[in-house]
Amino acid sequence: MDETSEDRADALFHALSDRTRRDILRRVLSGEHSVTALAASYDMSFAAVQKHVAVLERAGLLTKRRNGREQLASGDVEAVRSVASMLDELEDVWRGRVARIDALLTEEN
Amino acid sequence: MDETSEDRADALFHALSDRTRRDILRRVLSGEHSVTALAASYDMSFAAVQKHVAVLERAGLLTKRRNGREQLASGDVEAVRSVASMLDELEDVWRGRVARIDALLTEEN
DNA sequence: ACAATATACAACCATTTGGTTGTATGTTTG
DNA sequence: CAAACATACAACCAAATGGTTGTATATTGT
Repeated sequence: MDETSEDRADALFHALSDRTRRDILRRVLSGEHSVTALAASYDMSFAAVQKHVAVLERAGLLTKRRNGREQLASGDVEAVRSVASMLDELEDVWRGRVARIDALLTEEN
Repeated sequence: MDETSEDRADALFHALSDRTRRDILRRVLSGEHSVTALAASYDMSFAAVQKHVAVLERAGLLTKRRNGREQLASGDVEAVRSVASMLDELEDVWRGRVARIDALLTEEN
């Protein structure tokens, strides 16, 4: 429940809350793509796609690497896993609830 | 890649992108709480908390049950798991990339 | 050197978000 | 029945979001 880890969670879930960004993330997880190549896939301006890429980058979901005049974006699977582990923690909270209910039911009385 | 499933993903990730909502979700996953009980935990108006609960409810992350004049909120762990499985699909995309790289490296040449 | 390409970013705009206060409605309790 | 309690929701506001166009900068290729 760190303050910065909540900031990080905010950024990660926010980045994932837009379908265009999720689609971009799928593409860059499957392989490197330049920003221009990504932009060609969507019915919006280059600048809009570039901003989506920047949101994903700030959240740590992708990294960029320069190659000549291109900027090649690549998805970071570790960041995806870190989101999954946040959800696992939520499931653990729920399991605790079930365990307490079980304890009540099996209690002698 | 259904249209309504993308809407659902938007709603789920958006609901999770706010720290107050994630905290509320933790509480209601651990057990039933009335909206008033939840509101007492946060330094904001009752109406603000009630709206956060409504966002979580619309996303399907919690359900409410009437008990007299109270509305008892309970977290839905299945919705949490459905988000986790979306992330698993993203990991699968990444695994496909790795598999292709491996195939290239082990290729005869 | 120049034109074309790839990217970044500022300024702007409409809509959404996260908060507020106030009001209405249903439920319990004295 | 009246007072208190629990909830819902409308109206409002400032800030953030997701889009646009335009401009600046760096890297190619001829």
